[in-house]
Amino acid sequence: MLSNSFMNNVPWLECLDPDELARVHQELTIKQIAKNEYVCRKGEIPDYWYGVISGLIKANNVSHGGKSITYMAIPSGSWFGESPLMRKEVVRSYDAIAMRDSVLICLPKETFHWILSKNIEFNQYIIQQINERLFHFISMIESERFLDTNSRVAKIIAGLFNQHLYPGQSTALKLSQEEVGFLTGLSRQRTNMALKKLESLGYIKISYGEVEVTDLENLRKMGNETYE
DNA sequence: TCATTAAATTGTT
DNA sequence: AACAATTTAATGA
Repeated sequence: MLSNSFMNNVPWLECLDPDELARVHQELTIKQIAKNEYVCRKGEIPDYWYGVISGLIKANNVSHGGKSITYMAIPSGSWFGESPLMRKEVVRSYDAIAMRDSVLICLPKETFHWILSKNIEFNQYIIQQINERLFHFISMIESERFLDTNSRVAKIIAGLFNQHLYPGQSTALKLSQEEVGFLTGLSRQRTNMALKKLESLGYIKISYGEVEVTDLENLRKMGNETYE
């Protein structure tokens, strides 16, 4: 039933003992989400931990005035929603929306908590994941205060190559310039200028609906320095 | 395989 | 934000 090539590349499965593995395989379900549809919504009680098999998801919120912010992009290969699951008494604080037609794999919260209650390796994996997210969001605040616009775009793009959160990410990101703008909190125009700057530095190559990273090391470096 | 059309993305003001 | 230009994807001969 389950896509084998995908299941062979789920890092946390290696933490499980045979019992746990059997239950996980039995209880995982597949969910297809069309582009622009909700995976789950703000205010709901979270029920699953989600893995992205294919497509692209965003964590997003909308203000009363209709303004929208995108907290993060969640590409294929990554798992999300552990934080809402672990804040048991609280409802979900963001919408998860498909940016493309997407296929998800869903682990029921009971199973998630069952493994969490008995498996130390799995705990370590989850702690690391939450810590990576913490680092990501601190970085976002930091870059808003410290970095110039071009460097912020560099940091956002480099951040998509976090090995733990986004394992096996290909260097060619299927993201439009508008979508990069949502992630950075910039207009499409300003994003376009920043991307061209990064391309002229030789860090990325831009093409239709795609950003290809050619020099990740310098891209990261740029996102960690201050230019004025 | 090629031409036509629609949809998505990018460029410009 | 609106409009134009460009690129890709889908359709059908």
